[in-house]
Amino acid sequence: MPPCPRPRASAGSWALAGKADPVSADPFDPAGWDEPLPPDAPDIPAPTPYYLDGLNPEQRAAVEATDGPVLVLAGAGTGKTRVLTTRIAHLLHLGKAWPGQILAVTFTNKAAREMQERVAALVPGAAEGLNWLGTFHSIAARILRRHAELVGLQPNFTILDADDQLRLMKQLIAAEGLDDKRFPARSLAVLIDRWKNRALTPDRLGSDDAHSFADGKGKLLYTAYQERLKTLNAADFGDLLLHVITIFQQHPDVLADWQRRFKYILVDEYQDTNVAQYLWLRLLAQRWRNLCCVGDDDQSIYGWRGAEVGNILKFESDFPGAVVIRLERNYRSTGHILAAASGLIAANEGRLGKTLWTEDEAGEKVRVIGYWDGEEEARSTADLIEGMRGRGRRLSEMAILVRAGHQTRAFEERFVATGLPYRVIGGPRFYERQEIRDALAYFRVVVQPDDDLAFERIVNVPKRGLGDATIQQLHILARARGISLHRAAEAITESDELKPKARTALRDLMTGFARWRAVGRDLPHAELAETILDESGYTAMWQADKSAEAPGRLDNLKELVDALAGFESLPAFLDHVALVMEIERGDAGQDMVTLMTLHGAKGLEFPVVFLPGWEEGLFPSQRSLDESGLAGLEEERRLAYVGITRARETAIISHAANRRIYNQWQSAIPSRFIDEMPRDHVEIEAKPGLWGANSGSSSLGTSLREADLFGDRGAPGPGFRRAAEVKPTRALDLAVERVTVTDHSGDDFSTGERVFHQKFGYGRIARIEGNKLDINFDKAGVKKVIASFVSRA
DNA sequence: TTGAGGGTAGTTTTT
DNA sequence: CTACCCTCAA
Repeated sequence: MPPCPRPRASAGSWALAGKADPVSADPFDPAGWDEPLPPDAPDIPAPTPYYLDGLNPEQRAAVEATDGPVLVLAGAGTGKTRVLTTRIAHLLHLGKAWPGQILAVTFTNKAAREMQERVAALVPGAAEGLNWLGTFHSIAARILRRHAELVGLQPNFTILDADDQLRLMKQLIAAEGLDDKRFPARSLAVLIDRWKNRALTPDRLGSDDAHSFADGKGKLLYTAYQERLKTLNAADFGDLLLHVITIFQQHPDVLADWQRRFKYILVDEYQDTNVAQYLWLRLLAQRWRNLCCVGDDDQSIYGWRGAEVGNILKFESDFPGAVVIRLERNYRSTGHILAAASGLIAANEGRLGKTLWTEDEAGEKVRVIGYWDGEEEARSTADLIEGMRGRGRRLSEMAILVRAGHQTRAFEERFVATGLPYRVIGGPRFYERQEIRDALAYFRVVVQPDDDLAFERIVNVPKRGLGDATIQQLHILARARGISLHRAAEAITESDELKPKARTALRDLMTGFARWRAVGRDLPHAELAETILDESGYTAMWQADKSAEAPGRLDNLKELVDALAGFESLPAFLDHVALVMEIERGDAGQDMVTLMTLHGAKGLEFPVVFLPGWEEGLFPSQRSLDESGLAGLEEERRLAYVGITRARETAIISHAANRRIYNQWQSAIPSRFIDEMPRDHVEIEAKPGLWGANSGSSSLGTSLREADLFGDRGAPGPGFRRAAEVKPTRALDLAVERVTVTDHSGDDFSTGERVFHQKFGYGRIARIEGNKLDINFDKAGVKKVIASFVSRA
């Protein structure tokens, strides 16, 4: 029996082997596998361990409730990560488990890294042994590599990226003779992904699901897709979890081993788990039932990609006897910000319910500013930023959080014009870039010649005159003989089935691959990578490219080779890339304003947060409302909640009355979320002449919304440039703010003028009658509308 | 086989 | 209005 592990004393023995390389080495660590369990330790001496100091009572309870199912409902900014990491430290300190017996799962690599670092800081020496701290996918991949043969894969299976998947599905749709306009591969990918999120293998599809897509071909295509993956010795992201579930369900002995190993399980962001992840966890947790899930139902914003808020809502019934602990003391935001956010989220139904509070001062109220248009919003926001900068704020303390990525453009334009340093987070990630994918495909073919998808990707990149016709021939031969494209290519160059030109080109490529493979045995892999890119003509292709992006792409390729040097081997690197789609980049040190989406901001905080674009249709997004109704609205509201709670001291919400979308001017009313914030914590900044001035009034909000919808019926609803005599607002008592705007009568227009109407689109004025216009719409025919509902086209 | 032009859609994103 | 994807013609 080993002694109870204690922090410093036995630190060395905690570390099992270092992180195993999942590709080239056995991901299992035999040393830790059959290790005798340390005794449960009721006899640990009582003094408060140092790491518990400074926890509040709830946090401490969450840390100390080590055994049995625990749900920690951690509101925004309540110290969730601290609880998780301290809990790990506590488990180790009490000798309840060895590091290798703790399974800690997160969604993102970033979260995993942070947890690892913080545990390391808390308990020096222990973190290296935490071999099972990682993302759902990376951990599932490691388990799957161990048992791959049980689902018909080899342990060295490739993990497909979204590109590969799409290409594969395109082929399948074409093979079925389906019209890819009506049934795009993208839709199929979404559908299959959704099934996998719900842990539905093709045989488990309900009849509804099976008949979906292309006249009931859903199930057929799904089955075919899975078959293809098996032939390719590949798994997509969904498979990583799903295959493990299948293995666990079909092989109780395998499951039992893993259950025995993971004595304590911790889950971060539990509200984001999907059905597959839930099943996976439940299977693993069954034996010891020591499952601790941390999450916040109010921050569930990934429903659209399969997350089931239901998982967190029904935790108590899923795990009877579960302890539920609420972390409600917020350490991040000032009082007004917290109250505004809390009031807003209270409009949601079906919450577990938390009441955040803070001992911090009330601070500034949440500001709401209405603008005339998006341009003014950008200009004025830039001015506000400059103002704060002048008062000593650093730019890195400020963030602009938008609903949709394209909203950053207006701000970027303004910032470029005024020379304000900014950084946009998000957008295409490093490993998603075309040139990186291409380069990786070359490496993949060198490492695994049978990787057909990689082969297909680069066989004609750069252009070698190997087009569709040649590839088709390869496919036919490969299928006939049951061999890979690579082997088929080797064979076909021996024959005279190809035209001489194609044959020579293909043979050159194939000898290249053979050579790189041979050279790779003694060349350091970074040099090998460079050789491949040079000799294949790939680098030359971009050097010859005169487009503006080409130099950047060459830089990226250099960066790729640099990154690669840090890895043990090419295969190890490829596996890392598949699971970790990011690359460390160091622009963090500079003082810049951050621009990103609300989704991207989850988990972050900034002293100053700008929340632009709070308009109906944009936020909440019309699309969410159309697609998911009330559930969609509530998720949007949670997103708004996430946005406000990112702010520590200052939150500035804004909305614009007019916005150019696809180069068409559209007017919109302030977001209902503005009305929903409790008035005592919000400060509306009115600009005369703008109905934005009236936001906060639910009565006005409603009438505007109706007017917007029924603008054609001549109801006396205010349009965006119409006179509006506004009643005192219910929510905000803004009676002072009564606005009178110039009446927009017909005389502003003349007959024959091109105009635009929100509902009927473009048209030409046929007749003017006071403030009513007869308009001949391009699509809707002749209508009589009120002048205030049209604008010049 | 390749480039140019037409048709079409157009949130959020991790792994 | 783009940007992208696919089809068509050279």
